[in-house]
Amino acid sequence: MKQKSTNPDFLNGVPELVGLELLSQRPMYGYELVQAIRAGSGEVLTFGEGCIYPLLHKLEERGVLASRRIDVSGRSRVVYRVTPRGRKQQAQSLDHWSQIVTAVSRILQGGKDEHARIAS
Amino acid sequence: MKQKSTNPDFLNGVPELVGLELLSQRPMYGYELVQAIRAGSGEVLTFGEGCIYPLLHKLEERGVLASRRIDVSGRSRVVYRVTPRGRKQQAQSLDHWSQIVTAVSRILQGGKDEHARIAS
DNA sequence: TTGGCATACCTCAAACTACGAGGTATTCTC
DNA sequence: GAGAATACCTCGTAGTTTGAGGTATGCCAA
Repeated sequence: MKQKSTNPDFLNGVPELVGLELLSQRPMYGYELVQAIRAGSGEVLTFGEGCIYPLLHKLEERGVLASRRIDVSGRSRVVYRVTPRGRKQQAQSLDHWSQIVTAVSRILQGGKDEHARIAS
Repeated sequence: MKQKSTNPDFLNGVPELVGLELLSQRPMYGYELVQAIRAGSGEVLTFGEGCIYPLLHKLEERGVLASRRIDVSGRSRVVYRVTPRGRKQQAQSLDHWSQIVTAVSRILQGGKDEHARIAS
């Protein structure tokens, strides 16, 4: 009926937000981050590698992330960490996110207890 | 530095969500809805007419909305109301939205009180 | 009466993003 | 030895908001 394989609702920018958060908690490599998002969100946020890898590259170009290549048992991993500039960006993203969530909530709850809202 | 004029973060699908909510509270016409979203969100959500009008047309095509043309003082208005099918869709969208918000919150707060979360 | 602003509808190209499928290569497990 | 998991990557497609553009009417002040 309605199949929207791309640009799903409400997910725009979310990979960057949660990615920065998780990487600021602990440096990770791409493949690890993909699963960390999946697990950390209770299987709700399931961004594929085709979304995460380009994102990591873009954030590194911007100086938000920095990478370091390491070898573990003959396997190459690219570990990303958040830079000082990334911290600022993260704080801004977080603020932006909560602003939107607050604004949407305000509208969604505008229908209920209209009197209480006006009275207060 | 970073100019993203289109596809801003976190807003994907939000016009449909808040639009359905406001229209289910009270039928409105396009121009009215644009300002209702702006006002109802405290000037945070400011979707232009170039976003809302195509959205209304799309939702009407899907049978989510129904329109009625009225004339007020020589001015033509297209008033939209939510159909029964629209109610279902709205409930789903709402559920989807809260699911995402919950999942993101879980990750964002995953850094704090890690012990409490595991202990519970 | 003329100009400007708000109303009220509409369309369109541009920019961006997540999806999904594809590719390569190594290690681990049965 | 076959397959799954690991670990990196790229690319076309589809969908969405933006911002600017267009048309037309009504209202108000200079």
